[in-house]
Amino acid sequence: MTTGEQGVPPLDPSELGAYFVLTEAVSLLQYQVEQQLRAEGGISYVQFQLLARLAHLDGPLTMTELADGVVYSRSGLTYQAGLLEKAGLVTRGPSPEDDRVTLVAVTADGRALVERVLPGHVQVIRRLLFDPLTDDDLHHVADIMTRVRDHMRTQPPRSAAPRRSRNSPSA
Amino acid sequence: MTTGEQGVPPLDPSELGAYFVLTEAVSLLQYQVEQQLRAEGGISYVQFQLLARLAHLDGPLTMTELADGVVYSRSGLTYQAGLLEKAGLVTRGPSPEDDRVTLVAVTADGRALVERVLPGHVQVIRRLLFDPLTDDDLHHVADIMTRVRDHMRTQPPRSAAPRRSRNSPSA
DNA sequence: TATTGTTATACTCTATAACTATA
DNA sequence: TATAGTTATAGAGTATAACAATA
Repeated sequence: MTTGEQGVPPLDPSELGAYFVLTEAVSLLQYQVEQQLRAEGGISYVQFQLLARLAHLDGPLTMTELADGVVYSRSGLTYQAGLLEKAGLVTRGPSPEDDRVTLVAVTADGRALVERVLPGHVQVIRRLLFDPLTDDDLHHVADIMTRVRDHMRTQPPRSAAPRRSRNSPSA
Repeated sequence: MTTGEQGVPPLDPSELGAYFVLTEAVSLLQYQVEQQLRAEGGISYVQFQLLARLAHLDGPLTMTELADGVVYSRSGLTYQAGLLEKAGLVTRGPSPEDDRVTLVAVTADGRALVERVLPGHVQVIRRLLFDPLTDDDLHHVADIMTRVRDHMRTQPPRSAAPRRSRNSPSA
């Protein structure tokens, strides 16, 4: 059967299988990680990422810097920062250098939370992801996914649809 | 409280790197896939999965069967099925064999939507995931992640909190 | 004018529990 | 009693656009 208007070759079974199992495995992992963070720290994965980043860098970050790598919209980060601030895990304050920016810093409580939650977090990852893998597997995965990641990061965003001109939108 | 305090060894840099790059890459991929499906079909990834599954199997499924593999709560599936039905992409009807179950079937429109969206879907996956990989890489990823997936599936759910570990966990 | 961040708002999705009805 | 599914509802998260303040 001819696929698509531009003759896009279909994925062969190997590719399909790799794609499905990759997303399925990561999805399962993410779910378990979310559960652990929620149970032991009462925070979401995103909140953990923000706290861990601030705790690791050991200096305040601007909202924009904090958003980098965490794909949020600005308003999304404002929302999350608001939650964390209300919980006493971060503080927000003005910058002496640029009156437009807000500096975000971890509090002692925030730091303590990260440290309390981290062992369980590591345990989940180790148990689910690394236990069934050899050192060789580990390096393969890291190498391969690094290439994929770098490739994606250099790709043009291209968020627009390549075709879609013919049919009316669904429903 | 110190919950995971069994002397959990920290992840070494190799492990941490592998974990981060794996989740980051998949996260980027999922985002792009969502964009494509939304732009070209007006549906979410979950909705696409449900439609694709029904279209592939070519026979109606019960709500419970349809939920399998898509980790939803029943109510979540009811919600999604309601959206798809309202959009004319699936139908829901009674089963002649068991009056408790609801049979879900794809409509012609639903099938057409899957076919319209699939080439772009494949294109995104190929461009982002497979382009930077060799055949060898592909098989490595599939093999490794299959082991991880199978390992996770056989792990006890362990959704409960690690506190109360002294007491009998059953109910 | 461009940038930083907030707010207002609307929407999507998910989870829980109560409920109906069948088996 | 157990199972299939729906509903009601509440909550988390996200996205967009309008906005104010500063560079």
